[in-house]
Amino acid sequence: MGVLRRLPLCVTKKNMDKLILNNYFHSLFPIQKETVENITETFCDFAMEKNTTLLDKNAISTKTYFLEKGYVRSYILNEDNEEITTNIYAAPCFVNDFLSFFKKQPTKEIYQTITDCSFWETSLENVQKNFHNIPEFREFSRLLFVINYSKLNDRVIEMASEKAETRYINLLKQQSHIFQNVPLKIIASYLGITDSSLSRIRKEIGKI
Amino acid sequence: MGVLRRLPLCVTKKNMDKLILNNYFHSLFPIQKETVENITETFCDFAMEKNTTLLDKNAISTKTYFLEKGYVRSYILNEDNEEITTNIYAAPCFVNDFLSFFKKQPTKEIYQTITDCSFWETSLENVQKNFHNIPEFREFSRLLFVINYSKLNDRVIEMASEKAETRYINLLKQQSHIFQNVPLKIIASYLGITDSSLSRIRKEIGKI
DNA sequence: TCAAGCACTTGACAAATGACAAGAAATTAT
DNA sequence: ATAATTTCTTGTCATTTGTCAAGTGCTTGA
Repeated sequence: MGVLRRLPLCVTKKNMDKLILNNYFHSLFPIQKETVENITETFCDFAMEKNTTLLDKNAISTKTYFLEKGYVRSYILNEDNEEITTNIYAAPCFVNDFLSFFKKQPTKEIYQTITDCSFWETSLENVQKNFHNIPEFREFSRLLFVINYSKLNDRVIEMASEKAETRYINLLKQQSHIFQNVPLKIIASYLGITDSSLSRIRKEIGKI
Repeated sequence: MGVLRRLPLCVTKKNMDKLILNNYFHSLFPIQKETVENITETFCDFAMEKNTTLLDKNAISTKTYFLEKGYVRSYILNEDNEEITTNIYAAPCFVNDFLSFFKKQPTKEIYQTITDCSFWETSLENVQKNFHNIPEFREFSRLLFVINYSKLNDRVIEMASEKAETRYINLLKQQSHIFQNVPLKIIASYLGITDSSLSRIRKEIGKI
């Protein structure tokens, strides 16, 4: 808390470059500019090329990632060694394996970039410091959980109640940009079907 | 913060009766007895008969519920007016529509008791007070989110990668008590299949 | 105790989706 | 630019699951 505050060595972009990151906070929750800057002060940025592993299976996630630009997915390998995409992340959003990060457990999923990506990251130590010291950050964190839980819940409902064609149409309506940036085979497994089935569905409906 | 603290009128059980509720906190997280008692002091208890609606569709959830005894489910009505069970809750656990409770939005799902149930409830006001004043409660809350998110994520993975028969076998292995307490038609829609299909699967496998 | 309703099973057939293989189209590397 | 690789499409056929309808048996309430 002294007058001299050492900036983390990894800060390679100036504060102004945190525009997208900081705006993400403002977009979710009424929060003061200074509070956000305080929260994101210790975030470090890095970039990754497409098809690169951000977090491997069985690793313990030590970072929370903010995806500033690009597309990321998480996937598992089933017993036949086929990749099943469990989630697709489109910037701007946080990418976080909650169980691994907060409970220090090995991840079940592999997190990989789909396109070239830029990220900001922060450590559990920083998250904890902010969580316990900044009431607005606590609210923001919980809101992130609520939103993510709710999205996942919607997906479970869809998987249990809609057929593949409807799920495809919904995704197309809600996130058509994914179809311009993510290979269809990845989208297919995200929808819970094979790429052949997706191809047939697209043929019947008339594609994009 | 005065010396006189008014006990909530709805406290109908003595503190000792909060054993199951309080133990739930201890089972998830190392936390002091006094801290838990402080947190649950404002919880009120009530009971409901089987097949009773706890939280109706489009309502705004003003309470967080702790299910002390019994089984609860959440379900939606699809476009054909069929009930799709989205979640089955087995005591002891918290039952909470996160989106509705924390963002004050109308629920998409209906929450209904499957068996006779007993609950503890608390208000958003109390949750907020504890969340911002008791660090251990913040950690507990976040842990609840992490656990719930992770369970839901496992279910999405299962729905996308396993066929109905495997999903049935997994549920039987992990929560066989559900089959003794929840009608098969509810379990079927929870597994994302019809009751006819579940019946056939059970016939092939050899039932319980 | 009896009737009514509900849960569960089963059969016949239909629809949706998967498995596999081959080929076309697009992308990437050299 | 060309070759290699990957992605996407399509055909055939098998499997899974759904739909509908009928029938059995269990609960529940008057």
